[in-house]
Amino acid sequence: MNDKHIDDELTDPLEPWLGYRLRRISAAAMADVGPLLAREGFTASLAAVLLMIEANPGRTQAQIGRALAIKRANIAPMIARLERDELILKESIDGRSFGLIITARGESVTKKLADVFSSHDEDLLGSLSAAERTQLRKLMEKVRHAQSGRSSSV
Amino acid sequence: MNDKHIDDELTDPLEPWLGYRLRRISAAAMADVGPLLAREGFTASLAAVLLMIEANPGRTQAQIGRALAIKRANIAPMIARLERDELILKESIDGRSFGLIITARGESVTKKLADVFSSHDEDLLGSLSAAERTQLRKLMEKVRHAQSGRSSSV
DNA sequence: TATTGTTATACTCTATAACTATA
DNA sequence: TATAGTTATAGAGTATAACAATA
Repeated sequence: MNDKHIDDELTDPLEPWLGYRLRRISAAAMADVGPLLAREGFTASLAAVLLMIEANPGRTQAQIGRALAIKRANIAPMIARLERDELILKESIDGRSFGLIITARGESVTKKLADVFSSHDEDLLGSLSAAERTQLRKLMEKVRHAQSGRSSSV
Repeated sequence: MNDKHIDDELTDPLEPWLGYRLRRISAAAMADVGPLLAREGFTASLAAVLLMIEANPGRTQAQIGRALAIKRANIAPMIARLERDELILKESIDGRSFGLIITARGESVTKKLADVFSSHDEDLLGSLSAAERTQLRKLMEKVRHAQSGRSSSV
């Protein structure tokens, strides 16, 4: 159940496909950051939601969800959880929607989460020079914008 | 239930973190390629397993799994499914393990799956010049190798 | 003792459908 | 009619634990 055997060196037919490499690198990155966030009682998605609320006070959960490509049906329980823990509160906008505001407690949690993301990103990019980081960021922005033309959730 | 409303333009506090951008781009890419693979009766993971077997005949499922960062417990039902559909077959290595071999039918499916990955990759990278693609590939290799030092699953 | 294959199980993330209430 | 919020549910993907059989 440990799978830390040393062997193999298989040929990788998926290597030419950047989409798959993206998936693998992203999955490994999330596997790394997951336990760090879990120590704060968060998952990556929930952390993203809280950070997004903190940066955009007064928005509705539907707006936050759209910005993060999280469906209304899926963000609802996250918002409930954040409100239950008194990290955010709801201000009535009209009869059917609420503006989401971060609380003081939410602010302090936000700082911890941001630290986790920052230090993990430093690990992830540790082998890259400043110029390379800029390059990578620029290339990923290009890919992202190409995606947003066609894809449902970017 | 459609969430195609046009609005917002929120500020994105997650933008500086490459790890998170990676996650979003990867998720959108998989959302794009998923339906194409589904038409062939595959998911991205299952397709990766079959392609890996095709490229590395005679390896055990544990070896294939390690190469793809898929746990033994999770690859077992995939192998069973591929064998049931006669896309692969098992050759006994010793009393406890099998070498996996692709069948003729598996070969023809492999070609279709490779086409799906290739054409999707072309979409994903459509906005990038040849030089930019090379750059991106090189940068991602660097990140990947930095990961494999620390991460559990790369 | 360690590894292989397997089953059971749980959690996260994502997706659709259906519902109420409000714009 | 369209949108907001909610609940129920299902399918992937990934994780651990435990087991029998074999190295």
